[in-house]
Amino acid sequence: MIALHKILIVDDEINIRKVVREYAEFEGYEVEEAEDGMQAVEMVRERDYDLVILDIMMPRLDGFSCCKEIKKYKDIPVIMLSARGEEYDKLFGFEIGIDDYVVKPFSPKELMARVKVVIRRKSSEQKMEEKYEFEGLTIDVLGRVVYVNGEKISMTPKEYDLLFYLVKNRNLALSRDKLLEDVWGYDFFGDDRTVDTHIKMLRNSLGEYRKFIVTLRGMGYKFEAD
Amino acid sequence: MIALHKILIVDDEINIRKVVREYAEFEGYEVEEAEDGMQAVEMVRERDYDLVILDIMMPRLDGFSCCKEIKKYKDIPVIMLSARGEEYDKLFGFEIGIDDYVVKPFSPKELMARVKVVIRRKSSEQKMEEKYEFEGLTIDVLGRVVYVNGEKISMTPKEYDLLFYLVKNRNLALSRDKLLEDVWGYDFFGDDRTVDTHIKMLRNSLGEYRKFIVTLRGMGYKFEAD
DNA sequence: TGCTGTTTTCACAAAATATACACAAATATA
DNA sequence: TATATTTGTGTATATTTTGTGAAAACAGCA
Repeated sequence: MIALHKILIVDDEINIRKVVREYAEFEGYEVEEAEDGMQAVEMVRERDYDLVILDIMMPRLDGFSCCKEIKKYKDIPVIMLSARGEEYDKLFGFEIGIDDYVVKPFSPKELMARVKVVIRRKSSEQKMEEKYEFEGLTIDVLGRVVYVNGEKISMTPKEYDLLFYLVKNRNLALSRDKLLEDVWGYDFFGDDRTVDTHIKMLRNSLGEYRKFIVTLRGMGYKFEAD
Repeated sequence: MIALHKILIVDDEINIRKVVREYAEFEGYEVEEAEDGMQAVEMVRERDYDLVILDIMMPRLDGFSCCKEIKKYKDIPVIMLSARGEEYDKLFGFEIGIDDYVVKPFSPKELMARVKVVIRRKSSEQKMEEKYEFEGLTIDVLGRVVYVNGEKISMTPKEYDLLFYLVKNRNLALSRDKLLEDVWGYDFFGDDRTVDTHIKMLRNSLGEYRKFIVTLRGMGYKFEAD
């Protein structure tokens, strides 16, 4: 049972992508490519990656903005590639959550070493302290408990699974089909509206924090919070 | 009983030290500073710290050497700070016992998150508790005995193992599979529900303190106590 | 070997949860 | 405004999961 890690390499230079892909595949990673930030954002929306390698200087959407965009709704580690000479002033205002940096020209070996470390760190970190907080709503993933204003509330398994999924994909529009597929499983052949019923129950459980669950008419639902 | 953790921040740049101190103190840590590796080594010799944050590039004694020196006689976790361009394959290729590293420029928030994780990891590693107490329930690990309101109760070996495991992992959601794997062993190929039966027996043994064992529907069980 | 305490399986009752459905409410469309 | 579409919600029913007692399998041991 080997969990193959998926990496997305984003760079407008095809040669860089090629080299990274080569080495990463050699190391046993699954690799996909994007040519610019926009494309990367779209790809990340649709599929789960374990790591994104982002060039800073790119057409359409630069690396920083892309990173910020990605981090809005997915918690994926990001390694930045910067050309030597490119300067980043904000030493401490740097709140966009980059996990590591590599300066071009880089040795692929070094990049791979960092990839390995970052992925490992992320996965161990997630286990250590997976906790989500939105105002007075806390979700303790390890304990599988949800608190509303500090008070533990009870939830059915489906409610919890649904909430967790919504939160993991917060600020993303999620269709009923997508929810059914990912929360219920691909082998669920029931009614679309089952989702609605569970959303209803979840909202009741969340009390005042039902506000985070937004209905997207004609589409589905969304957990909306920063 | 709050054990204040002591942190030593070692960096030649005063601004870095200042920022780290600020955030760390805000988080409730006690902070001391050193300007270079030599000074750090001396301070660590004289006083016990719970964590050392080490810059790599420093005058007199660099971060690597300093870390090696520290680890010679104290088992203190170390987080490394490295500047963007610095090569640090060595850091991971060679085993000098670094617990984590953060790349400059870093967000103080991120650094604090790592500090927290590393300290907790270390302390949970070291502390092999020999006695657990939850209200009137006492588990004497060395004697392998359990007391309910001061009275020794008898338990089968499996019951004890299960209880011990639950307690060690208290407040964590534990699936039946996980329990089977860790308490019964990876080579157990029996029924899932065996767990349920043992939980039942354990609950009976614990009497009023069965309340600590919580059923997580659709998931498993959890020992819930602070 | 036969005894004894332990572990595991199993079956069924009890409880909790998931689903479908009907109708109300809200929103969009003509 | 009337009508169609979509979502919210209460309720009844179906399904799943867990608790539990008892029997069977197993293990250690005199």
